[in-house]
Amino acid sequence: MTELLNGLKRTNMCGTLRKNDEGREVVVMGFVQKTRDLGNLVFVDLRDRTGIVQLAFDAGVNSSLTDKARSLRGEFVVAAKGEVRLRTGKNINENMPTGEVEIDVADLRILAEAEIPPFVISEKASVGENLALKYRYLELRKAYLQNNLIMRDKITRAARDYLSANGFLEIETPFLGKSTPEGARDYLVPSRIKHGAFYALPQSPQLYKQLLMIAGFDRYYQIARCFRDEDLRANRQPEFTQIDIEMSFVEEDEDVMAIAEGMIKEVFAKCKNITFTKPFRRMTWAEAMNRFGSDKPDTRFGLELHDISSAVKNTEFSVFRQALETGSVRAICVRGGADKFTRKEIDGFSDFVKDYGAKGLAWASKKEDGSTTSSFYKFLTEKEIADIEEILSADKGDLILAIADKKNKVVFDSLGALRVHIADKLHLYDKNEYDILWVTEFPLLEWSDEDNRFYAMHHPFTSVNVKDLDKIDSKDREVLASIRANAYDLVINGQEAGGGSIRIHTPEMQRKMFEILGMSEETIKTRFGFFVDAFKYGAPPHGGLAFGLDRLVMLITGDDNIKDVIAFPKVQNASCLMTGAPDFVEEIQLKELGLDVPEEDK
RNA sequence: GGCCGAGUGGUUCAGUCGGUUAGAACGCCGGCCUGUCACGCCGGAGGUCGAGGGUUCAAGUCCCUUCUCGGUCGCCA
Repeated sequence: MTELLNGLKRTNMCGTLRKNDEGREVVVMGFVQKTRDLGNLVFVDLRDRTGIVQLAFDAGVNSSLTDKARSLRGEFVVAAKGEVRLRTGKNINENMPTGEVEIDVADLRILAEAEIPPFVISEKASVGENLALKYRYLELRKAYLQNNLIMRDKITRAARDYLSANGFLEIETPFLGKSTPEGARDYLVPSRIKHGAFYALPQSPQLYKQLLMIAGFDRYYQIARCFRDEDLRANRQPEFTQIDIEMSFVEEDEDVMAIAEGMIKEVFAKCKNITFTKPFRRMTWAEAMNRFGSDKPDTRFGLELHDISSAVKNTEFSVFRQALETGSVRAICVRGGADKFTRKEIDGFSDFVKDYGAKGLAWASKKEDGSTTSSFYKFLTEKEIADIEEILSADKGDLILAIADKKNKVVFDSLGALRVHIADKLHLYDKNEYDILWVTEFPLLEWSDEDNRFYAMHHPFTSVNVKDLDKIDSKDREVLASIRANAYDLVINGQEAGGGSIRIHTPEMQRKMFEILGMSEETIKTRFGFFVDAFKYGAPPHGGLAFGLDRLVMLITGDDNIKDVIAFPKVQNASCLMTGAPDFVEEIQLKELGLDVPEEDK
């Protein structure tokens, strides 16, 4: 039987009571975590989002109240009024923050009863992800998720405070927008008024924020929900949140990076109590690729890539020779790695890199005893081997892993991923350490063999680095591919935390960019006409960036799954196990939208 | 779309070479207990082994198909 609050007000949160609250009359409310019935004594652990406090009942003092406490089951919602009492001696529980006190309950009200939950709601009991997501509201009762969402709130507030203090205005932009099918697949929303037409949910507020600059809003930010209809990953959801920033009257990367860097430092200071005194390091994209095989290098450990092409440039070994025609041979040297991995594990690395398009993995294991086993030394001359080992500074005990491919992209992708994989296995870095750097001078364009055209590497509104302005009129594919952009990413522990650019702000340059991307006059007009037009009426030089809020929260909480930092996440097939979304709709809804009713429903 | 992994009481898992009535812990139900706090003790209920098909005297176990979920590659301007 449930009771009403009838004016009873909560005075304290469960997890906050301490011994200096002794003697206070308090009212706490929450969920029953556990009851311990000792006969005449009954203890109840009461939980709210701040933690757990023990309620105490004594049949010798009040037997009917103790009987009521005995009737409580897990997850009942109750209010308890009583006096905070000190625990003494062995009754103190040193494992919990409230362990020095308990509440001597005088009044207990059952506000809601609860069925037995489908799984035990406790940090100590594990539950499969399916079930936890189906009953997400129960899983969310657990402290780890509550703490993550509390941290998320703290992070967004720190960001808001910082940006607000620096003159940024938070402005909302539409969810229902126009599809611009460059980049990720759009989520589409059919129009009821204009049958056959669709809104697109924004992949990012990019166009709107630039238009806000043209409108004169100077400094804008938004905690913006973004939608991308692409497959999920452990760190990727179809809807996610960006801290989206744009500012006017800036021409240099520095201006935007300074604000962004300040914000990140503030977030880490307020939320993690970590102070970064030095400016974040800078590394060009080219350097990142060459040294780490990645545009988001994890620089907490070495295992750097080395180009060993020069050592084998005249080799008889056909695998290397063919690769060198258009690509390269690169290697990493795992110090002391020769005896850390079995032959089977090395074969495993070979399979690992195949996922990234590599044909195979060449390896050489230089044992401590001076002997060497290798998959490819037998094809090389002594001079070639010596040159390779010199480039790598390889010594006894080291393991050399090399990739050769006609496409440098394959070499970088596979070797870059392999170095991270090996660092994980060998625990080469401290998980509690944060290594932050800017990667700058990204290429402007990326050639697609498949579509036989250039795509914008960042997005088509990114400006050209002054150093390469003269190349923009070139017709040569190689020259165009070498153009650097005013684009930058902030990389934290090998994860892209955010990225942005200085934008194009003249209509001429924007038009030029669209042309390079192979868009016809007609395409430009229908897709981006409104945008190009806007630039005719005076666009301040501007730039900005966006941080992935979910990833930022993950980095700060230390979680490696994005679902742990989002209240109601979706699963791999982009569905919601709790609500069943996406789901079929009523025929009448489809008809109103002018959409065909599926055959099986007719 | 490709590859890898998982699916067994409510939950988390074990289940050997194919062979007795499919086990354990937690949870749940009943009883006892005045200082527990992952309370303890006694007793009890609870299973279409994801689904379908096949091989076999016999299948949780082997084979095929399929569904669901996770991870990953592709994809993510």
